[in-house]
Amino acid sequence: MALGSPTAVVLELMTMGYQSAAYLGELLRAASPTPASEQQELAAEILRCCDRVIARLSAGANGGRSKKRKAVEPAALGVAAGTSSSPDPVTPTKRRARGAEAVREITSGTTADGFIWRKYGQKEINGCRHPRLYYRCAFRAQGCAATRRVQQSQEEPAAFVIAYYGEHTCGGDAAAAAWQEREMPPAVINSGASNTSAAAAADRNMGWRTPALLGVEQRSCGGDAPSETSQGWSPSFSSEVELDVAGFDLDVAGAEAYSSPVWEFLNGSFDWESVINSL
DNA sequence: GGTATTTGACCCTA
DNA sequence: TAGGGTCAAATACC
Repeated sequence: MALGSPTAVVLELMTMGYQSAAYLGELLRAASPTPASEQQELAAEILRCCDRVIARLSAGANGGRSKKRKAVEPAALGVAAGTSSSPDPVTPTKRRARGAEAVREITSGTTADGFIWRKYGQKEINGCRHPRLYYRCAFRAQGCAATRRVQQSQEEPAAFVIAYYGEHTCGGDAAAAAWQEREMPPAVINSGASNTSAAAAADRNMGWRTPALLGVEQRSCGGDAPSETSQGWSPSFSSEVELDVAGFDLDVAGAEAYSSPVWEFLNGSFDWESVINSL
């Protein structure tokens, strides 16, 4: 997909909306003791709608390009065909035997966070319907010890519970911070979760990136391909990263960013017609 | 042949 | 001892 194309922008915006809806659902769950309130149902419906659009746009965007093996995606991404009928809340972590001590956990509608991850393990967890996936930063060879654990939520199959361990030392955070220092519209920066600076800072720490930031980090990380073992430890864009189609020229100055398609969307001048035509 | 993913085995902690 | 986290050989895909 062409960078900055209208379809890319819509996909990005839908992803943002998806993440926001997932976050909203989590807030509602936390706020209401009722298992399935009307509000939660509404949030779930938003997730489903966004999911459909993202799937449709992604299919068109990839143009059939896929390096995934046939049986990988459903299992690896935890996107099981069946839907969860008996909510069996996943207790995030009973322990963390090895690895970094810092633990952050988020629930998101997408597993994309802008970093390049490499899957190194998958495990069936007792009492969990979906397998738990283990990823480490693709730049581990450069000393980046960040890892994450991804598990499809049993309460909301469209959402993923992502736990992060360790901090990225591969430069991704620095690039993201630099990007955020630019005076971008808050709606773009904060991924819809919150417009407060505190929340934005939390997002930075949580590794929950807006698609606009994804490219920054990937560019930052991807400049020097790592190679870890003779087995070949080069970075790959996991499928979720392949969905990252944020269409921005990240070298543009802040002022130029205001004329980006996203900004056009925000101020109502976005070219929807070309998107519709592309579908 | 190069690279990414799978998966069984092992390690380690509670 | 059970079970979660990681390793690494095997395998699949391009």
